[in-house]
Amino acid sequence: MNKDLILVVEDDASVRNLITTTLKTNNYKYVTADSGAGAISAAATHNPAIVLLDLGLPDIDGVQVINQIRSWSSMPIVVVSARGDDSDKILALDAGADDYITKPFSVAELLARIRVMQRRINVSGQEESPVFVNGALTIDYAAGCAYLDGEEMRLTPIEYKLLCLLAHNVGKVLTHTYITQKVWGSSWENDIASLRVFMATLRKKLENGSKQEFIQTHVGIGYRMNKVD
Amino acid sequence: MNKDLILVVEDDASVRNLITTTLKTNNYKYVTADSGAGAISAAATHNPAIVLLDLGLPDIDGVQVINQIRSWSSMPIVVVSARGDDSDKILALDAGADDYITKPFSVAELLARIRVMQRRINVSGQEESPVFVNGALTIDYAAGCAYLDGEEMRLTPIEYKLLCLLAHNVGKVLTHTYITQKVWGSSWENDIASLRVFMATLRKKLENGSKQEFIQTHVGIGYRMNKVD
DNA sequence: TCAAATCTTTACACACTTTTTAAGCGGTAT
DNA sequence: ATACCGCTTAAAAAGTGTGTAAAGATTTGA
Repeated sequence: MNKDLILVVEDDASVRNLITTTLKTNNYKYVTADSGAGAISAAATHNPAIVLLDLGLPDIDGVQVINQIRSWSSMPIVVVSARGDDSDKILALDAGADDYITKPFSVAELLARIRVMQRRINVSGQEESPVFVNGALTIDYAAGCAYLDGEEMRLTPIEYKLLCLLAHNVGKVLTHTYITQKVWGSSWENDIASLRVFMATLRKKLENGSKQEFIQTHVGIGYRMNKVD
Repeated sequence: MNKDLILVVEDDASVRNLITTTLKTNNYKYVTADSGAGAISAAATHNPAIVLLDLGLPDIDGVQVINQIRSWSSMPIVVVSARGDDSDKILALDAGADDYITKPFSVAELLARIRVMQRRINVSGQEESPVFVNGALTIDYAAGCAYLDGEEMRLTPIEYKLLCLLAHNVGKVLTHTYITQKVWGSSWENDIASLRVFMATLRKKLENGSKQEFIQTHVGIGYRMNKVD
């Protein structure tokens, strides 16, 4: 799903312009469609976060567009229509639209209602905290800390960054310069001395008596975290 | 959560009657409240599926009611208000309302918008609790106060906000800027100094002799509330 | 209007983190 | 052997972020 992308479906060029310029000035990305068929294919290919849908399209009726999209997606659909009758609203809402604004509409209100939809996306789309496990080592990225045999490790910021970097690339050898670039941002030759020191302390903190070899040196190249157990 | 229960908040008896009879004839269960305070406690005790909220209440402003409820629940809130200004709508929607209908409204449309909310509930459907418990600490979001070992804590508004923010993210590290953004709205570098001071006072108020470490510092990153006991 | 409470700012000491430096170790090639 | 090179490790030095107290500013409530 394209988190910031909004699909604008509107056949009237002037209204479409109003909406798109509004979106642009508020830092939204958007794609447009000016027909029902175009709307459906755009929704499928671009997978937008939100659809702004005019009901009065030249080819298909807007309600059918809603039905089509709802057959495979629950993406938020906000109807923006000139039809203000109750029956139109109810038809669209019951077809699966999430909101209904009648023209002429306030730009500020449209933006507010878009924010409502965005909020909804963020709430529902929460994934559980990603956790990395390798032998006795566990990293809880959301909690921002690492555990060794269940005990929380006391790591300094750089140590933690380093550990995460290695963990993200288990089994791969990371060159000195790659590591320093990722951890320090800019890489200048001399940070390699520091890197060595940090590796030493990390190793010390990781050696849990269980003598698991988490970090392996590759002479002249860099370091690697082994997949253990 | 009471799947079919709707909380109707409205101080005008005639409007309230209109809504409740409409709900009754459409086989919804409902409870009513005629004040902001009543609305908040009813929301907490009955845990309704949907809230229909009038903004013009005798005691508290409706937007504050939204804020209160949102401090612990994401239950759908549909504002039903006589205030039709853009600014009112935007304020309410940004505070956390999910929809906004202006009086006089069409009964059929109200029902349709309720159905939209119901559809949403079936999709997401995760339970929330109006009280948070972590070791000796208890927060009653509906009442807006915190207890330590059963004793009510004397917290200033910002301290309370901070504590709620941490509680909502137990076990997760929150960055300085995230916290300042959530608590102060706009985040500018210098608020971090204030943040430190508040953290200090919060910690002092939380240290119950029982030396539970609720708040943990993550150097260079931010803070985290630990799950204790 | 004043007093009390709350919030912000400032300054400083201190603990912790990071970098630097240097000594020791173990390979490898000359 | 010996000289070299890169790696580890320890310890000192430099640098930073954090906690705390106290004073100043702002808001709240009588």
